[in-house]
Amino acid sequence: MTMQQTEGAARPAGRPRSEKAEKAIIEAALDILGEGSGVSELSIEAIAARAGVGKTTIYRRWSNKEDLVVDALASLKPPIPPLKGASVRDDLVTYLQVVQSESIHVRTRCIMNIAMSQSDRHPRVAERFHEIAIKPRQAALRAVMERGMANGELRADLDVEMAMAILSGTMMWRTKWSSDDDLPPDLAERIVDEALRGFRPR
Amino acid sequence: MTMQQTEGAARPAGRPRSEKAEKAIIEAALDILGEGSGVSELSIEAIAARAGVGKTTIYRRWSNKEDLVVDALASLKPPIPPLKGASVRDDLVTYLQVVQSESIHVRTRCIMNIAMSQSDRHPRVAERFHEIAIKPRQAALRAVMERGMANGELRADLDVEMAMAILSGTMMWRTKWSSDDDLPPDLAERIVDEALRGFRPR
DNA sequence: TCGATACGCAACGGTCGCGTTTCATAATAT
DNA sequence: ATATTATGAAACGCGACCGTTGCGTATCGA
Repeated sequence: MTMQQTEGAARPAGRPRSEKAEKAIIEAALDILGEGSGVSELSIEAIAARAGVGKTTIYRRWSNKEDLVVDALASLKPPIPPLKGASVRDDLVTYLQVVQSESIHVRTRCIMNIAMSQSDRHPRVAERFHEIAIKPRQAALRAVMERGMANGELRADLDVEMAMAILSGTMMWRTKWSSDDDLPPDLAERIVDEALRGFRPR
Repeated sequence: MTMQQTEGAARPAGRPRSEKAEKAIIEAALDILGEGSGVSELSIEAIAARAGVGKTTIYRRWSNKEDLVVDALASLKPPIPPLKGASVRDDLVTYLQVVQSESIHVRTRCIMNIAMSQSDRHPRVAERFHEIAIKPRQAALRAVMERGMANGELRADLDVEMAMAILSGTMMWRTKWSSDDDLPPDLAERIVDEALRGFRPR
């Protein structure tokens, strides 16, 4: 067998699909979603136009919008902040600061909105988002908490699930219902300090 | 002047507008929103059809969709739970239980979603919702907290804004990301007890 | 070179909702 | 009675997208 085959699957004959087009499509989709469109308002034609691509090229890859959006969300790399500070408090502050700074970017904000509000109508999309964006962060957060419980910075009987919900939920609540600029500049620290008051031993 | 006039404004000649139709329209709009449609997916035709009403009847009263939705939201009466329990803890638990029970109803849930996610695209709608549904609740909650600070159940230097965000945000976070049935049955109590640990004096 | 496949583009017929108009009918004031 | 306004129904022309098809061109393997 003389055929050299770098990959396992046999390359099909003909012109290969353009990877560039694929990127452009996904980027365009995220871009439009980031402007506040819901999933159902997101039109294939708009994506094609913005990506500089024919509709055919889209339909050849995804049979429906949801699949496209799912893949688009999957392409988002979760920027996990490195959490190896001196103390639990430092790590938590760092974490919440990252969360807050992300919530200011319109694009992040809109995509977050989509995930939160369209979980009923587009469960697969919401599930994917949860997998991509929420879970890894929660895992990092959980690691911090458990480290704290191990070294005595936090109560040994702390309900970690609850503690994480307090931190994330409080930040979300405040960033949701306040305009970005009338939030206290030290919001993250204040949340952490207030929460830690109940998390510390005794 | 023989004209009897119950109201100040002179009743215009001709057939009066049907109050029943108006109610039906608003109810239909809320109904559709409660099924998960966003504001932009909400179509006048669908509202008219469900309300059993001609489109004319809608356009005669509202010149655009947003106005209609704003009025529809305004018609929602905020069911303020009476909070005059024996203790701050009791009141907070009652409050959060109400919040949770509401978050289970699909309709409430969807309308909440709309308010939260479409604040960029439909600011007037979001603002109205905040006025109708959030503010009164927050006021009731604030009253409880201040009562607690006055009688010593809570720290005198408690950051009330932060404390309220902790309670509401935590409940929202947990009800958002969990399916309704794998939440602990005593969720409200657990949130309150965890939070109060940091709210109590010393 | 040749067959196969992908590309961007334009056009297709079809659906949906828009906001407006027309119509016959109903409800009210004088 | 008559004038006036509202009502539900239907139809209008318009534009946005749908998902598909055909076109000429580009890019691959054989």
